[in-house]
Amino acid sequence: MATIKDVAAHAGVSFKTVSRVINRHPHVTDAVRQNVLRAIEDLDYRPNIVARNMRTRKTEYIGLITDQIMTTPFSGAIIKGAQESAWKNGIMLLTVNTDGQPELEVAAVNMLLERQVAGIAYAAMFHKSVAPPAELTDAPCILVDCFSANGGLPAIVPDEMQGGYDATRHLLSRGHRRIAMINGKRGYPGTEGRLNGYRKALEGAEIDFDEELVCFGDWWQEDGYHHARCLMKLHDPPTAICCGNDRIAMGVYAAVHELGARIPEDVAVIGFDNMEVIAAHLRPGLTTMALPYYEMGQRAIEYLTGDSCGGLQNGRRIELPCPLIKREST
Amino acid sequence: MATIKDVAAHAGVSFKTVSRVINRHPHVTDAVRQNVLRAIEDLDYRPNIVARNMRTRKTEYIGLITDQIMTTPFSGAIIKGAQESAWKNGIMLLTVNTDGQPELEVAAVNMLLERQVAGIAYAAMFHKSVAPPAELTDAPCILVDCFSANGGLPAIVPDEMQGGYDATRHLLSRGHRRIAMINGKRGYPGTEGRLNGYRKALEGAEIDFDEELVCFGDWWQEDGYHHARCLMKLHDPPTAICCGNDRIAMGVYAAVHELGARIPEDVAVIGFDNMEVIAAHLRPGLTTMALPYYEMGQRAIEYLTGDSCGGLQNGRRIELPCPLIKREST
DNA sequence: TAAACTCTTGACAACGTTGTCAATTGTGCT
DNA sequence: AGCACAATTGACAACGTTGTCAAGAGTTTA
Repeated sequence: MATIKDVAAHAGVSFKTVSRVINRHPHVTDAVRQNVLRAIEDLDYRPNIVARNMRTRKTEYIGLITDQIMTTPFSGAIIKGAQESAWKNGIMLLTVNTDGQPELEVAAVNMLLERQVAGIAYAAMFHKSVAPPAELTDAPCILVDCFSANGGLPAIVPDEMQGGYDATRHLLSRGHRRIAMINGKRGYPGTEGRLNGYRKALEGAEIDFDEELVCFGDWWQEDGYHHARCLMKLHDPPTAICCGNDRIAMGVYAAVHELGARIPEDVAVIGFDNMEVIAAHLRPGLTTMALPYYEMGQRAIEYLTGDSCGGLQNGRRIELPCPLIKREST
Repeated sequence: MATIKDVAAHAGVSFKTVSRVINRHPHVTDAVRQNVLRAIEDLDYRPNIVARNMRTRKTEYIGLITDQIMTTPFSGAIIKGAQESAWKNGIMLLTVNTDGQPELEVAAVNMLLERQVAGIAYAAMFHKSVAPPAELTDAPCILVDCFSANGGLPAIVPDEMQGGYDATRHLLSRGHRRIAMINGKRGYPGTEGRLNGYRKALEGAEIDFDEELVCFGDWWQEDGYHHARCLMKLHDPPTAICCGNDRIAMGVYAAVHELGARIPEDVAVIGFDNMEVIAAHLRPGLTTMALPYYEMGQRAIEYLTGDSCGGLQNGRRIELPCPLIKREST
């Protein structure tokens, strides 16, 4: 592989001049520049970024640590957002999947630090509280779709409250007054945030909160199915159901169809997540609140590259909105 | 950040000795080693891998170029397989998503080469013929889930023929003699390979190939739905349907249920891909041929790290088997 | 006991780049 | 023409590590 000195010799200039051409310094005569460029072409020269990183004592690498994100289909969007944002900034991503094993996390952080990364993003597969290894703070870092228990680290998370609020508002705007919620497990930021949004929206419409209409459980199809059956058998059943995610909604579809009811005529259904494979392919198409995975990944890299520090200064926490994706189920 | 020289000064030895300790060279007295290790601990020293890479003129980076793999849920398994295999070998992956744009591909390859990667894996989101940029061969490289038109590059692909064969054999073993195939678009390796496997299996069972039972089309739910409706209305309808992927199978389920038939009692259904969200959650669970995404990713890295060159010597092409995932639809 | 080892350690160069500084050349102004 | 200043170029050091070689200490062999 040709080096900068080979190019210099071939062009008959000092290697420093070649360096200047490569780095687009001003103050290089056009004739010399052409000469050098030709030599670069002739020798198929490619700058050695490792040497450059060594000399400048910094790299254009950013680490992305994920727990199980790789396996979950939809939240791969975090990675995609990060990738594209990184590419735009001339950054390469070093992605490591730890499967949530703490000792792997420590090893991963150390590996990244040894490689002199410019920053580290630490992403979770769903919105939760995390305790990342202490070494993480040896580099600029940011949490994505998660937050540190003590709030000490900057974080980018979905605005769950707004999500629950907008979902409910959407159902209200369609004329529904009796709206159920099949939520996830209690104690999780998603569950609680959306519940709060739901209550706030009901309050705004002057509808009393009815405990009977709100259930909690796991995030699976089966849970949605069972909860929906119970809800539909109430003496005053809901005319709309707001689900904790699209899998739950899928179960709700099954229960509703089984009971001979129609969506959205008899019951409107709204999901959460906008899982392409489910939401777009259920019949009727599922209206759902998308989670801002792509944007979170994107913003994380922008934050680490310094493009948008401003957004994080106040409170060191960004909440990104969950947009409503309208389909035919509401 | 402390350097090797700081550690040396702190431990009262030459920096070369510290280097020896770090690299686990023999011929270092135990007392000295302990001394150095303590100094490393004291100063929170971390070796600078960039400098090491510079000196040794090689890195432990491997590039992974993908077309749209990031967005497709299931084939993210390629990345996962590659990740885990890389991690085991102390390798970090540099993943770049090109969305199939040729100019981005060239840029990506150059970026990787400038970073002195030890090798490049080039992966497609589905099995197809590709024309990667010429620069790719400037590093050791391998194609994953795709192959070069002229066959010049080593490749790892699924064994489509075996997949089609085993799927059909499975249905035959369940007693079916009238087996339909709703395949993908003609001309694609997946479509043609599976068709060949299907024909070979029928031949083996001495069943005549019936053109009426084989259809081709796109890979979507809607296509499966329409084709299934046609098939079921034949005067001698199939008792089993082999689908080009799980989405098609999902459409088949809809059609079959709509016509009042039961799976698997009236019609057995088998898919391809083992898309978790679909296959495991359909009712009844979908029997399907999994594609060896994880293994392909894994093998690609192993090949590039030199662990298993042997497997690729003959023909420079590995075909990995598609395992049968039995559920309740057959 | 001398010679011939091996073990242990350190001095120094080298990897391929960029930063610093100085030397040379060219340009505009009086 | 002479001076000041800017543009252009190159020599050399430095980044943090590992490879090469050599020197000194210790140990075995004849």
